[in-house]
Amino acid sequence: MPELPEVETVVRTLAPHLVRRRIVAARFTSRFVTPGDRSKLAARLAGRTIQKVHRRGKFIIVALDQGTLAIHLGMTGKLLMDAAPGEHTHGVFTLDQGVLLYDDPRQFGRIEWSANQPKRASRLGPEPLEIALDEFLLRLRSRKSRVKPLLLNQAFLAGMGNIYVDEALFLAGIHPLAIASRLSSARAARLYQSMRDVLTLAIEHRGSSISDYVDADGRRGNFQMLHRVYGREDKACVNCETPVKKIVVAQRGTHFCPKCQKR
DNA sequence: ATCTATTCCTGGCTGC
DNA sequence: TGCAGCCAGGAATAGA
Repeated sequence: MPELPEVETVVRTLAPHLVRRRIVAARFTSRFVTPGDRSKLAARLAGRTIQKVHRRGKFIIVALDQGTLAIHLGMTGKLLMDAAPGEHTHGVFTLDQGVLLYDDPRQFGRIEWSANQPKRASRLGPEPLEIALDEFLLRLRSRKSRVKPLLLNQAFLAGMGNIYVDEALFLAGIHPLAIASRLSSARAARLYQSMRDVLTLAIEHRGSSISDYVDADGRRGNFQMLHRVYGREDKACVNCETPVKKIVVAQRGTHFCPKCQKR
């Protein structure tokens, strides 16, 4: 499941293949193109040149000489350079050098074209690796929401997903059901640092390959080996050996140590 | 503002 | 071994 570190890894591996390339032809199947006119988008892309590829939250932003593509990988979306098409290939970009495929078994991913700013990406909150501590504290203080759903809210912060929220809360010693506005400044600052640490380390390890995530060159990430709570239900806490607990918060599986993480 | 439930989708797992 | 049923979840959406 691609979150900020995985999307960042995809962008880093993708950009060298795409920048300054010309799209000779594009072809889409399935409903992952929004709004739904696939052939119109294909016609729009033919002949365009890719100028820049970057990440915003969990979106891959592809700047063209005319217009912008915002690609969201959803749960199982993959962008693959020079790979063989399979039964879950829903997009094919033929370039002047190489072919880019969009693969997505569960079809939760989306691709959106816009003339100027991508609409969905413009609703995002600040980047967790860019926001200043003061501003983070200020934003946190104004919210009465529980901290886990808040961190998952892309309008609050862009890029955090289920894995990294659980991991950051564990590192900070904060219970996922803690109320954001009631966290002390010290604990909120610890959350800020934990979040940045876990994201930075995960990017260094090229993300987490839980199910079938791979980067644009087909390489898996390694960070799943370093998860402390995510996917470790009933296993011993790495700090205190209390069994890691799994509950449901905001319809998401939520992993935490009941002893190390306080409300 | 904040919460919950629902929808989309398929591979992989569980249990009989 | 086979198969039904459930679960995983990012984000939009609706309704409380």
